[in-house]
Amino acid sequence: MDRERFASVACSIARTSGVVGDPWALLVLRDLFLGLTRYDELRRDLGVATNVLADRLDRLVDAGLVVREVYQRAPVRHDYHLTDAGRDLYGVVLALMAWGDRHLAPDGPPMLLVHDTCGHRTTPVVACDRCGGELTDDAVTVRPGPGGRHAPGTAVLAERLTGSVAG
Amino acid sequence: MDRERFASVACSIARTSGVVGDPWALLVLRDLFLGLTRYDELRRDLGVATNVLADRLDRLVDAGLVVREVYQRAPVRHDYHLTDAGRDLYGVVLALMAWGDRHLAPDGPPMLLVHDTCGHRTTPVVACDRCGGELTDDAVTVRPGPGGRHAPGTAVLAERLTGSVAG
DNA sequence: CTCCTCGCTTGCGAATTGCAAGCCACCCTA
DNA sequence: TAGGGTGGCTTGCAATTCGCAAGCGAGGAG
Repeated sequence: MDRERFASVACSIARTSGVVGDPWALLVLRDLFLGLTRYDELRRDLGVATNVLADRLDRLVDAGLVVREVYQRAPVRHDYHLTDAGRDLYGVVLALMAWGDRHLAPDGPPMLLVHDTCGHRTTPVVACDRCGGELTDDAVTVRPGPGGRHAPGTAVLAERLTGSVAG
Repeated sequence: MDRERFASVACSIARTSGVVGDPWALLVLRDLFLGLTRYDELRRDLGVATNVLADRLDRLVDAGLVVREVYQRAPVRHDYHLTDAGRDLYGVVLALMAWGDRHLAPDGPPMLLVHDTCGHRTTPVVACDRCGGELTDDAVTVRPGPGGRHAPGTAVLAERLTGSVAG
């Protein structure tokens, strides 16, 4: 899947997709959030091939989402923990879960969440940090930012709107 | 990657990962959110191989996230639009973007978002629908829900906590 | 001394990928 | 009528990646 190509695109969605745009990577993160830490726990819970698990853990470590720590000497054994950057993906994982609960869970949600802060069962929503309102497609406008020559899609869109091809 | 296996797991994260756990699928969705609709627009913007683009569009249509519509007869031409379920993934895409902006965008965010409802530049946060507070790893408790025999990871966790193996 | 566990690595055949070329239906120009 | 261009794919091929299964090295248990 040649992940490095996504890292060089001037779009945070593309860059992030290159890191977590893989079912096994996301499920490893899910299990780490649930508190699993060891290779064999992950393997048994996920039912994943061992070479694939080793590969995904390596990638997540390389990407700085996970650290490998010695939890035992003689023999040396490691376990895996989320870094701050990895923990910061919690919202992404929750958003995926919430969507799956709405669209792929005819028997109801497999997991329920309680927000300890307010004490209620919670459904995660992606909201505006300014007004707290839910962010929907038709209420958000995209503008080019400083970190890219242009936002993705804009070249094609501009061409279509003006009818001319930009050099 | 045998996507069907993820659909049968009793976990919304796994099921959703089976649908969108792929960089190209996520980038196709991004472009559809940005307003691109046609095959060739997508191909040029993404720089993706044509067989892969055709395959991802087929998958997204099969998954009910995208519809293929005739926009012209003689010759028959189709374009691609998000369904309600597809549009509902907006939050996931925003969450991915926000994370990438925080961790993979040293030159600043490539795209800026304006929330038309409140008129401000916005940074998407994943929040509790009850209290509006941001949902973080350490402030959320996971419980088994009705849609699964057990939540993922719990078998391994229970075994580790009790020191016994459940039949 | 042999078996067992943990955390991988290796080998293999099958599936998937990127790239490039081809193709088909139609339109436009002349 | 011929010739070229466009849009939307399909096909062929080499290379990568996958799932599965076996192996392996370091130590602990019996």
